[in-house]
Amino acid sequence: MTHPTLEDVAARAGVSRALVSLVMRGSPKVGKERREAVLRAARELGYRPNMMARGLAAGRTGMIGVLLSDLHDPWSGAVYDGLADEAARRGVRLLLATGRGGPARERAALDDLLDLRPDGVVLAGPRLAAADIERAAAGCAVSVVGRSVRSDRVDCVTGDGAAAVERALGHLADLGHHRVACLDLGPRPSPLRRACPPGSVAAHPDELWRRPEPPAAVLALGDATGTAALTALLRAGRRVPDDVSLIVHGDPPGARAAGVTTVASPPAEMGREAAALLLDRIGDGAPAATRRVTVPPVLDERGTTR
Amino acid sequence: MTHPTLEDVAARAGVSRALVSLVMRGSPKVGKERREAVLRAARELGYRPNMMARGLAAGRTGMIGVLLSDLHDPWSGAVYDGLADEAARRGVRLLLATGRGGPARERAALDDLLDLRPDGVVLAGPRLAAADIERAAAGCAVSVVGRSVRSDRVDCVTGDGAAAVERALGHLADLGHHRVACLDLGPRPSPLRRACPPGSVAAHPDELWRRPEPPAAVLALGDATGTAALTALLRAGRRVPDDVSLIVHGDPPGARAAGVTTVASPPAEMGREAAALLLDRIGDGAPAATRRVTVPPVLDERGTTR
DNA sequence: TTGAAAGCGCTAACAC
DNA sequence: GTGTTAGCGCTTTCAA
Repeated sequence: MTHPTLEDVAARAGVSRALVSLVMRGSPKVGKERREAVLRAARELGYRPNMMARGLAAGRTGMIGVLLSDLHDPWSGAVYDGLADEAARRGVRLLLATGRGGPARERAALDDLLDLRPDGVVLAGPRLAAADIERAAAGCAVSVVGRSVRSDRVDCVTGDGAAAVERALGHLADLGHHRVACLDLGPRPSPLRRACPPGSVAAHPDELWRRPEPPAAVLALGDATGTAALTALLRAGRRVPDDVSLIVHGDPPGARAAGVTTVASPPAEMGREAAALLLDRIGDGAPAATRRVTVPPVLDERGTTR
Repeated sequence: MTHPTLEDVAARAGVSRALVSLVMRGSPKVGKERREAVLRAARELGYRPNMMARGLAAGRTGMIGVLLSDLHDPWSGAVYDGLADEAARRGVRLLLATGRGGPARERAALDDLLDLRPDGVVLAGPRLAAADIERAAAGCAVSVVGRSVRSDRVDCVTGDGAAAVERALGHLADLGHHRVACLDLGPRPSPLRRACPPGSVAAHPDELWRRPEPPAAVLALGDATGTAALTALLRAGRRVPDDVSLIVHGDPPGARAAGVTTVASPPAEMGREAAALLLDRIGDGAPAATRRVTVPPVLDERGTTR
């Protein structure tokens, strides 16, 4: 029920603790003989270094914290994928935490995360107050994904919603569709509305049919709106894409499987970028200037546009 | 850029470190005067205890690890919600990790998690080898959700797929539907197939229409199958539920919003239960006998059945 | 009640 | 190359 320690390994291999420590961290200045003896002893004992002890002693933990504002949001999940890729590539571990609701809970989650003293944190789509982000940045490196934070100590990686809308409308125009409606079914108005042509936005599927000229194409602003839009169109007896084309901004679950055309800044890319920025900043002792990266949108043409 | 320590607080409050430690852990045996002085100093300094140091010294971390086999699976997310609720209620922190693919990566994630020395771990839908689970159980308390593990040292919380299928078919029978098809579109055959009436299972939506008597109701086995089934039915021009009723086993994203009738053992409930089992076992010094809990299915009647 | 002292498991100088 | 020595920030006896 208890874990073997460095000392157990040292005893078994007949060497000093420090030597074992060196071997465990892959130091080159250990004789081949002894190195192998140590590794064998460690293996036989099932030894695994205690990260807490290591972190305490080293002053760095080799871990970066990740705060996902909402675990259930596929966007967060995709950001996490990107982060995990980059982290694995660079040999650092991830410490995951989630917001679970309002800013208050998210703040609590962030505090809990910081109590573990990660070398840095990535905030994915945080709903935190700017002051909380700033406070975190005072303690360790911080980079933010999916929200632009005005601060001279945090890196930011953002998408480009306006460009995505433009890209979608351009694509639809290329297909010959000029009567485009933008659907926004969320509880709160999407910020993307501002990028849509004036008068094109509808807040309920029924509005679409009430128009003098029903739209030839629909741009759904967001995942939830996207799925709702598709079923609403089908239920209303419109064939997709024969009667009406559909592009969804975002990447709703099953979009690939259902063959839905989507447009968005790829979240995994954003996550990768955020991890890279953070690790660069942690790596160099030099406190490099903060950077801001914008990830351009990508249009995935699938079966709902023609 | 550096965090204040217990010692800083002690110095500022003019007391010893040990006293501060007692106050931080809410010990009752500290005078009111000094307690307040300590708390004030801590607040002014923005002090937060270092969990690594605390864990090292105390031998317990007050954290339980959670391994989600797949972050993107809504089921995992719901299990996590239940876990988080129960953990918050009992004042323990969660350490989240994810599988990201095959058993190998999941095993690596588990090892990384264990390196942080949590007091226990919950494995949600693990695809790990039984031996890996057993190995983990040798080091700390383990409870498993969504998979039955034969072991005398891990607790298990499972759903009941057969009961769910039975419940769904019963409900459809009550509605007068006896020609029921079970749809299973997954890459691998669902284990639920065995609970379905012989000959009722179809592996492709088109099979449904080729039958001599098209089904009056469809039971979709799983989230992905569920969403696919709904769009397939609508695309085929069937009205739901007028022409055909639909029940989905699971809880696909947007099922509530889209008004889809579902049946499943509620994952949040399973998570809560798993956390409770684990914390009970950690709490008592007494190594209680392992327990197995089965969570009964719940049918959520919404708009796709009639 | 309060304080002093001894670690928890490990790393990082520093000498040998 | 290898062993020795101090801590990292905290909890926990044990005295006072």
